[in-house]
Amino acid sequence: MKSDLDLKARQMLKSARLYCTAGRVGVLKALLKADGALRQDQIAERLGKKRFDKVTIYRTLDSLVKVGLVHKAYIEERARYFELAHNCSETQCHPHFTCRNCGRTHCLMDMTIPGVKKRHKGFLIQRQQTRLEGLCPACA
Amino acid sequence: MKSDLDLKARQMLKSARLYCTAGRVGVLKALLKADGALRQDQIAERLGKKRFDKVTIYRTLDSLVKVGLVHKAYIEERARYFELAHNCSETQCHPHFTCRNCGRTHCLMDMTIPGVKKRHKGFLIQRQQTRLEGLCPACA
DNA sequence: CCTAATTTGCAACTAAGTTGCAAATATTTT
DNA sequence: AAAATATTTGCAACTTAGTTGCAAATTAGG
Ligand SMILES: [Mn+2]
Ligand SMILES: [Mn+2]
Ligand SMILES: [Zn+2]
Ligand SMILES: [Zn+2]
Repeated sequence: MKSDLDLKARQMLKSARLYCTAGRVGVLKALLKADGALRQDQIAERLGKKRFDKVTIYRTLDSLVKVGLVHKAYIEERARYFELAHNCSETQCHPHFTCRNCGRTHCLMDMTIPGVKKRHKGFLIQRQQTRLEGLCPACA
Repeated sequence: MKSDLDLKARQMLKSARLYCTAGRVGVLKALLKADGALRQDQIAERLGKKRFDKVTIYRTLDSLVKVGLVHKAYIEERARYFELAHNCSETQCHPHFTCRNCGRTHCLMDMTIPGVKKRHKGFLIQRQQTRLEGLCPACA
């Protein structure tokens, strides 16, 4: 079963020079299919049959983050969210919008965020992430 | 001991129509004195003599957030950070910069972030928060 | 295949944050 | 000022996200 997605995931791992293991392929595929950021438990759930220890999933996410394939999303929840970096530019991620009424979070892929300058009083800025809050279309 | 700070804190609580209790005054004073965002344990520590239960501090923070005196800061850590809202505009908070090398986080109070539009495809945007990542002056 | 490097699962642990409830305290009313 | 009411507090028990160390399993590469 070498699906298209499967090959893509393996490809991504290979070019990031990461060991190509079942767990990593699975996690990556889950993130590729997802339409937003996921928590470790959501990823585990989507791996279905092929169960992996949560420690493995966390470590897998760490390695994916380290090579830049995945980003942590800054969503206010107790748990951490991860998503693919492929919808973000090198220095800027798409914003996440959280509704004050229903609590749902949306990825605003198509919103353009004005970038800040790369340098500010000695700070070298390498990534900019934006969190938005307000009312979603359903609640506004 | 009605310090200046003390009066200010009481004043803030009163105008937010919150019960003016020792805990709230203390937490508020801690945040007023702080130069950045604090976690509950850091606040507890700064309350020193007057010990409060952590549950109380969390609930106090919740009430302060609800009335808008305090904001949650979006800093990647296992714990939640809180800071006064008084350095933020109604719709935008100052950015937090986290160094990829030393891990320290700085409040960039003087950095101007271009604001996004108030509406985007049905989303009503009421607050914008920015997280920056890169190298701090010491590590650059 | 064989070897070395890396990843994985397990089990035990740490610690942040939550909940319910009775006692304490703050505000309002009489 | 005292009583009545509304709100906050502490405690203790709990939930659950995330971490750590280590031995066993898996991968890459010759
Ligand atoms: Mn997203
Ligand atoms: Mn700040
Ligand atoms: Zn909503
Ligand atoms: Zn630094």
